[in-house]
Amino acid sequence: MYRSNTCGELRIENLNQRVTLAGWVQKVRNLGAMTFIDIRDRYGITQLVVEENSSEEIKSIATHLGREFVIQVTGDVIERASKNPKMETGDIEVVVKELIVLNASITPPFTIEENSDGGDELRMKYRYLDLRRAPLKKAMILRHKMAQSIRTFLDKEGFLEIETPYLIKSTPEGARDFVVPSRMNLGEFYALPQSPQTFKQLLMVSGYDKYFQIVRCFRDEDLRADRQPEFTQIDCEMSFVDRDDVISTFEGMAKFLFKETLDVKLENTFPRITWDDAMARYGSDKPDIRFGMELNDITSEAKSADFVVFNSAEHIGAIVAEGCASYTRKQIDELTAFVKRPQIGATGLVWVKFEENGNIKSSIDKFFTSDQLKAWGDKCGAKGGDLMLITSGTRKKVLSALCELRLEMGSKLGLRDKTVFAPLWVVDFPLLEWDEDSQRFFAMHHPFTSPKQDQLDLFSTDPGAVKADAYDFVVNGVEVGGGSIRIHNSDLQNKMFKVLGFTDEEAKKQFGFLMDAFQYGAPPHGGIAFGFDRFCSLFGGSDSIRDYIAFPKNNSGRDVMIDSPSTIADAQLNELCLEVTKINDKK
RNA sequence: GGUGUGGUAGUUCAGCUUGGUUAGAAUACCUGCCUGUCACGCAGGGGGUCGCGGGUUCGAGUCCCGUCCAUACCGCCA
Repeated sequence: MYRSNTCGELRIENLNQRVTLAGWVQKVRNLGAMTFIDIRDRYGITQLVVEENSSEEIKSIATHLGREFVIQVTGDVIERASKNPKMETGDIEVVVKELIVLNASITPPFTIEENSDGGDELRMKYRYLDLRRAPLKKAMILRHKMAQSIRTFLDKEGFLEIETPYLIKSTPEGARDFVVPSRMNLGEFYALPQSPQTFKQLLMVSGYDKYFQIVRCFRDEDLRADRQPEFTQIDCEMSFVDRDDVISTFEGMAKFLFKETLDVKLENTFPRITWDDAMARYGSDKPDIRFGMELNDITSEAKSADFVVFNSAEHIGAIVAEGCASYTRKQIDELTAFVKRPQIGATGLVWVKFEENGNIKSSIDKFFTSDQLKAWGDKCGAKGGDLMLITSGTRKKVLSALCELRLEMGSKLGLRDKTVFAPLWVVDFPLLEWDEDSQRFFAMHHPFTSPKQDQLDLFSTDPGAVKADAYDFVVNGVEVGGGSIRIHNSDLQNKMFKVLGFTDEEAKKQFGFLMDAFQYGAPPHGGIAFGFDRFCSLFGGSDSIRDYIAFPKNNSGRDVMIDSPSTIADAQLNELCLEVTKINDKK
């Protein structure tokens, strides 16, 4: 028996028990005659004490322990002379009677404590050491609990977890595929799934009317703090459902998750807003509605006067920051610089201060009267003490700049509390997006998304104007999930492929299996997929999903711990009849 | 593909604006002392290819050019 107890469980109730613990040495504090040792495992930290009357052997071992040595210790639980209220086990300590070094450790490259002294890069290289730290441990436990809750809920709702293949077929639509050469079919390649989309639809054809899977997906695109090349989806699909059925089922799941893992009760029905409204009111299809400060359109009001910047603009928008009329020149200059960053690309920022005493000051005093400015302020709901920020340009630019500015102001004003959760559904997305470069439509969601039922006629005449029966689940400005009602009619699906510019041959080659299946009685169906990693980071209060993945990749898609990707042996290449060329050209 | 930021002891950083003695601090590590520590304390010690390459200069960690790596964002991510 290596241990009788874990390092996190002993309390005052265990007084006088003889226990055996095993774990890692976190810290040794040698005070001369006596030595304290902090021993750590997954469950916590317990203090060991080697007293003056201990054997010379134990004293010698104790004073020669290094950080991260694995030890086994047997001793008696006693009440501490000086307790430590900061530790869960701080009322007791274990008097060492036997001490064995199970394995030594070389000195780790960074401290393995609550707050490590190591940088991100180094901790990523030694991820197995970083994972010993409490914050990472907490993240792994949260992720586990969430996965358990999801399975509990969906099982209770009658969903079946069914696995789908990882070695599938490449398709040119959507993200770049990761590709795997086939030895038995030389010159041919599998692709790793970007999502199990077509398989879950086939499962609906097969009659498994409630399916889910917590499944790894792969996309060969550039990474971000919230984007990894391999990531995990909660992938779900249901038959004989309309949009509201899907939304209410998964609203239930979200509420269950919040309650079970965070003990957050969300009583009310989540708000639903249309994509059009989300864009107009927040400038974003994933609005953070923890706070107001909505966008206003003052184009018609502000365009009139003799101010060339405004009267030549397509769109003029404004937000009102409550109580910010006292902002200094310097603070406003910072905001201006913020929206003028190349990533946002606004040409400038106009400000109007509505002071408490009724005075109105503005950067455009010369061009507009106080009455005019007051009228804009009234339209936007500005009161005394508020600051109005205005920008102009194309509608798209104005909305995205004000969206970023709104979020920035929200953060500055402390309106984005990580412990407050504001979920909502964004519905009625456009079905298609026009791409200027290739002069064709792309599916905004994916090519299997159904147009809204009442717009099927419009789909034939003006496809660009059609809204999709698609929905996103958004929490605190993070797109956590998205889905749609699918096309289940092969005629409509063929029409869709045509609108997307597929020839019959291309459609058949890429999705023939799905089209074939649809001829054998495909039920009406729809579903949703959640980004599990994002869900976890949202719950954990972090902006980076890397903290919630045990072994993540870095910004360049590398695993710096195992040093992948890597070249492969010539023998492997030969077996696959592959030759690596053009690499120097590319580099 | 683009923009910003960073790369100096094991680690986290200062030094760079204004080039000039032996490149510092904290922490970690090693040695000694210490009976109530828990960020233990005290004394001492070892530890540097200043990312890499080139240039300017009498002289480069510091200035210039290139490059690599890391990171955040934009493009991209149906």
